[in-house]
Amino acid sequence: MATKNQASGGVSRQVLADHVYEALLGALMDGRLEAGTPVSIDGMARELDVSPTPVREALARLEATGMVRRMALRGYRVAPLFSPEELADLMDARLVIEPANAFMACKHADQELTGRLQQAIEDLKAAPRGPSFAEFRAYWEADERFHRMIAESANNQFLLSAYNALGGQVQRFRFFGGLGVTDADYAIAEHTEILKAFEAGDAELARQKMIDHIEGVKQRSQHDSEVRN
Amino acid sequence: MATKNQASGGVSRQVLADHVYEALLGALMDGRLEAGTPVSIDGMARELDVSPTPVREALARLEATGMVRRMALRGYRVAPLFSPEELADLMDARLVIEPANAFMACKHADQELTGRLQQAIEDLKAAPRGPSFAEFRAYWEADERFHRMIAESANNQFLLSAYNALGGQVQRFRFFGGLGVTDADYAIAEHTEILKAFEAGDAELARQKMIDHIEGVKQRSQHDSEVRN
DNA sequence: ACAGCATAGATCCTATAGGAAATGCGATTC
DNA sequence: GAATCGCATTTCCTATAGGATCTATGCTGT
Repeated sequence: MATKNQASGGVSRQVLADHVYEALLGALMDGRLEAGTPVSIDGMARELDVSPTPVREALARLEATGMVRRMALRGYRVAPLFSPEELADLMDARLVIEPANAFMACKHADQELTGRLQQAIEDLKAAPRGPSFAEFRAYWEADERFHRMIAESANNQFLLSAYNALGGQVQRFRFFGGLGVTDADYAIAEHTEILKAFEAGDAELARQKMIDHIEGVKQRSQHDSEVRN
Repeated sequence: MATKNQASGGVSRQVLADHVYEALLGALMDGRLEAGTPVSIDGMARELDVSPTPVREALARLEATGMVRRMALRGYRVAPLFSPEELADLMDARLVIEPANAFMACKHADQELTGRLQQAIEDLKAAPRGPSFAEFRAYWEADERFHRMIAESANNQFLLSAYNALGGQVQRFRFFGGLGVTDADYAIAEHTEILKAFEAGDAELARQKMIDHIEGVKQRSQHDSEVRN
């Protein structure tokens, strides 16, 4: 408590539960917490040197993202890995939501958006492709940023909520797949196609290119799943 | 605490936070908590005669549904009413997700599902249409059940998550609209059309009829919004 | 009269303590 | 040898207390 929370640049400051949330999210992201691992409230509190109360609150929020699961009186644990079938289901769900996002985002795309999409693609190209989580993170961040920007630019808070409901799962699949970057070249090419549609202002084309992209991801992920087994 | 939690029929028992969650949800549903109302943690704890800790956890879960909003160090408040534009956005989002649900659910619909959909329509017909929340609730419950059954029958947990991300909002719009049942006849007819498509096993038709239904809801809700102002 | 400030109350946030339940381990019995 | 029972430890869950922050009211000064 002695540590003052200065530099609260914005109007909304942060409380401990927020920091715990970020810490847990980070641990889930870069693989320190593996699928199936129990997440003890008291244990995590000791580890982060806080009391159990903010940990409890952070976990309640995380549960909504699907990253952890809760059983009453038995605690939380990291959500299990996806089966190939579930992976296909996830991609099917993305095929429902993200092409619609692309269509609507393209309708009112400006130069700033296309510029930032371009930047995300450049970052994707520049990102290291090593198998370690730390390296992986930069790649994933650029990929996620590309899709999220489109979701946000659709200008529909409800579609964004739906995307968020999936977003966390997409991340988990990527990281816990443990495969590293296997489809960078394809992804870069497909992202570029989507960007071109945005620059042309062709919303219907943008929708189609997003479909193509996710179909591609789906097929490649299925292939990767087979390799893994 | 003296009250034993017997009758734990299932494997997962309930804890206090679950009860608080249900109580808050009920209060939000039937209008006891109006839009914009602050929800004090300590106050709610006193009212429900529990400690603030489970209230805090229940509110953290509720925040994910969009029913309440949180500002750090300033507490929770019931999410504000929708503007007509937001209402249109919500319907657009439903137009993205629910037709896809209908399509996929129809693909493996059995007699049990159609029977239960039929029952939901019957309940819709039988429900009172008074303006009071208590009366309204039965109507809403049957309507929500119809859509939820379809979402669940799509057999895709991720699409179901996406639907859930919207579901809470749909409820809020209905109840906080404060308009009572204004479109029962239309809704019953449109639901019946969807059911027919299910019985015929025509997935593409089911998708289209769901589109028609939500388009109808969208138009009627826009009209209602104008009436309200 | 109105703006600015100080104080009081309420509220949020975190830590701590203790009871209740679940898990793990060893001893006992068939 | 395998299954079951009992006990100890761990963990979850809830309550309580106190510090930090926010909001509102009243006061002062211009």
